[in-house]
Amino acid sequence: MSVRVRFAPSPTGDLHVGGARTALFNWLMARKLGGTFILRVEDTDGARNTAEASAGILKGLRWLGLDWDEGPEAGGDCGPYYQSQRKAIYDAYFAKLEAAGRVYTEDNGAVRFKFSRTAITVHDLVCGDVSFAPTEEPDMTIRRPDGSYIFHFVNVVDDIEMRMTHVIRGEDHLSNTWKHVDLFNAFGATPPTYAHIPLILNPDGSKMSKRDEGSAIEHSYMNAGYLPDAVFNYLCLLGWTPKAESEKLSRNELVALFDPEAIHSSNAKFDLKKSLWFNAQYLRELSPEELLKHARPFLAAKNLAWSDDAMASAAVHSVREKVSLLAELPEWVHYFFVEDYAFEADVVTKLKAKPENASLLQAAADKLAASSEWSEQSVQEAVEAAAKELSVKPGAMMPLLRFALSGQSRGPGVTTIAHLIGREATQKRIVRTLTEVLS
RNA sequence: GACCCCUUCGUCUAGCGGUUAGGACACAUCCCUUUCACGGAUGCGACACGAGUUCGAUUCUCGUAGGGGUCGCCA
Repeated sequence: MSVRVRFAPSPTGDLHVGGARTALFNWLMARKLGGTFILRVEDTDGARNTAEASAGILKGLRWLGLDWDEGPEAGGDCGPYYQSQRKAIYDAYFAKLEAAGRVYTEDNGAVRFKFSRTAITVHDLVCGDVSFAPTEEPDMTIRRPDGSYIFHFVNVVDDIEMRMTHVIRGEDHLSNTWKHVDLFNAFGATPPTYAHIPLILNPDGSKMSKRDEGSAIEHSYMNAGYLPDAVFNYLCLLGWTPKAESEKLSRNELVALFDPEAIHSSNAKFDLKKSLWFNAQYLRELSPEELLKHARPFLAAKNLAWSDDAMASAAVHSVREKVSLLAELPEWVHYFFVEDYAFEADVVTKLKAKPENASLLQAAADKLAASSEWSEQSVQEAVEAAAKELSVKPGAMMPLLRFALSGQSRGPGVTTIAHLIGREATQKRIVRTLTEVLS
């Protein structure tokens, strides 16, 4: 029997890291075993669910590259995949419980499922056998007075109907799993194999939820300038250690390495610094063209525009080792695209303190102007020649030039900047610096 | 309160009876260097506690403490 797993989010808010990782592990399981990954939207609570949240979750999953084989917009034999559209199926299952005498109605019309009140053991790939003594809890409500059904009931019915073989979900569900097993038994169905994965906690150990830093996929990752592959990779490491030399692994490697039984049973705290490190690693490996593609929306957000893609991609590529997030890119490259960039105030003060700086800069400009060609090499040579003539080190010249060409005291190599912006812009910028700043 | 899960450097973790307890992130120092970074090297740094089992416990058992979770007409 081929593996069927699912991610079953409730559309009450943004896709959350915890949910994303649950989806991720299910996806890995399906891809590793050639199984089917199903997306099922658990929107039975009409009061809390929103279409926006539902769309947002799909968007987040797509961004992470977690494509589903069955589900909304993908179709499949077991649809519809929105629980709000499956009432007829639930009614039929409900009738089975009724016929078996396993339900009873409250005064107000709500219906409860009669627990078997026997000892129940949950077989879990991660936690092992977890036994629960016969319960003393009140029977659980499975249908509201208005006829709509409750999570535990629809979750089990759909897992039966959709023929799930494995249920990989957060450990917060472990304590309720005996109730699900009780329902499977009542339906005469075999429960799936469970794997309850550890929770992702905040750095302070509290449960991570919406609002917490780093929790919402769209806000904290997509909009902040993470790369999907980096988030994918980092999330895998929270609660699972792939047996490999490096922690940095591609999707294919992760799929090949995935083993649900190797998932940890202890919770993990989210480490922002490490997630940034992963992103920086992935950023660095991008080709100039790929980097520009990812950077586009972030540059546009700062109103940076250009006509020459080759120059733009070279510009962002020149600072790829200096940033961890795409959103940091504009501040590092804006002067490649505009002429009216600002000069760092404290550097201005420092440079004006030495009157000879103006003549040093002028000397460099002269040599640059005299240069027959325009390459990083020729810029380097021109600066060296100017430095030699004035008996200073090139190292004294470069910071000045950098400042003139970018307004900043840090950035890519000066020769790289000069080469990319071109001879004309280089001269203009030096003149501007000389007249506006160092005069 | 009851029940369930968990406990190795600050964080993520390796370990599956005998190890100088390993790696990654972070941090510190040094090297490289026109800046900022990258990179390289080194360093700092942990088995929650208490009993048992054993020739020998980080590893097995029990207890304690601590953390997390669940007990909804939320999912």
